[in-house]
Amino acid sequence: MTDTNAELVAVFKALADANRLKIIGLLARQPYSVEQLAALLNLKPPTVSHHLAKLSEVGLVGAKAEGYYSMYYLEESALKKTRLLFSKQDLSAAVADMDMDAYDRKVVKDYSLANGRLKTLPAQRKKLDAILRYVVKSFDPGRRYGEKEVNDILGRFNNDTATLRRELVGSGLMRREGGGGDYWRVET
Amino acid sequence: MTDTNAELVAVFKALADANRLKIIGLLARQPYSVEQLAALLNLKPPTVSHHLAKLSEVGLVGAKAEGYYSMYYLEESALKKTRLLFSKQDLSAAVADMDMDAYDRKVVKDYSLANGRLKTLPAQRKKLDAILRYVVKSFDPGRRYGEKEVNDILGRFNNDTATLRRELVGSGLMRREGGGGDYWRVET
DNA sequence: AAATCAATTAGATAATCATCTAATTAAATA
DNA sequence: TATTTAATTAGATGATTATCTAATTGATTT
Repeated sequence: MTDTNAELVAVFKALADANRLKIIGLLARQPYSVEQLAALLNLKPPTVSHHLAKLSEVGLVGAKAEGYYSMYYLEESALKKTRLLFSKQDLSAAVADMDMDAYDRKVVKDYSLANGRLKTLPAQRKKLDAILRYVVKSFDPGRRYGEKEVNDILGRFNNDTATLRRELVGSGLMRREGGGGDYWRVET
Repeated sequence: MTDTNAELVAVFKALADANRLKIIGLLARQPYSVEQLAALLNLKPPTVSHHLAKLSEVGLVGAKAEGYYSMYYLEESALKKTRLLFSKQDLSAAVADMDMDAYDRKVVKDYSLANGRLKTLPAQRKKLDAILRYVVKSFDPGRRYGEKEVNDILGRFNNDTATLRRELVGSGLMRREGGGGDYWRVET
């Protein structure tokens, strides 16, 4: 999604070929011309040119004219840079701005009728949790609701208000005061 | 060409896709099921399965059954191992062996400096031969080289170009035309 | 300026691969 | 045991890409 990610993909794509890896290995020891690389790898010069172009695009190799030849060399700084990007932290950060609620939305959509009510309540824990996170949004944080009021709101989603109420409390999304007291939505 | 190389290619291929990198980024935060990842990435479950299989093949992710779901997680040790590959030494060692056999590789490694030059020339016949087989690869078969050109190429390996030149001819890996004529690499 | 030679570009082809739908498997609950 | 549900496999398709030959470019040497 982010630049970091796109940059990494480009570098990995450049490295994801046996012949290009061989080129890197060879250039790690000394510079070579296209012609020499072609001979060593048993490829035609245009093919090597193509590979070198890919490596060059991501900065992994450079070239320097030398007589008739242009000698390609390994750009070590690019290797170091890539290693820095390829860390758990950076990879994680690259997806931080991703839509983390997509799963919940999909579950709600799958269980919703056209009128906004829920067909049924999911049996699976994970899906029920997604539904509960959705339903609880109908309650204002910082306000108290009597039991009848709670049932009215939950009744808009499904007739089984008792289950919804119990699960909302059980999952910690709502709390209940004492025995027959009020309910409130827990701040997140 | 070697197994090492094939393994490296597989790892880089596994990482050379935007969605697979996103999966890694997500799993870096917490485990997810296939279904959840599919929702988050806006892909169908079979596609995510396919990506996870690729990542799993190279050991970057693992899975653990949990109720109906199988939760995938990041194998951090593999991530660290991959990260270390981004150095000149490692890529060179893992890849530059090309079609050398194990013995030659070991000798060359033992006598090579980090920059690819040779510390010294081995005194033992067998080891010197291994070095010569390695050095001669810098010459194109089917091309002729003047003495100066030969020295330039050999000079990249060691300052003692005279010995290298003499031994290359003596071992039959290269030939020389007449008295002061050109050199060429003998076809194998 | 003409000739030479390495490198690149253009264009074609065959292989690889990401993605989907449909069908199947595997695992867990009722 | 039957049912449910997530995951995987099978099969198809469109896009990407590695590789080749042929043509062109660009730069050096005569």
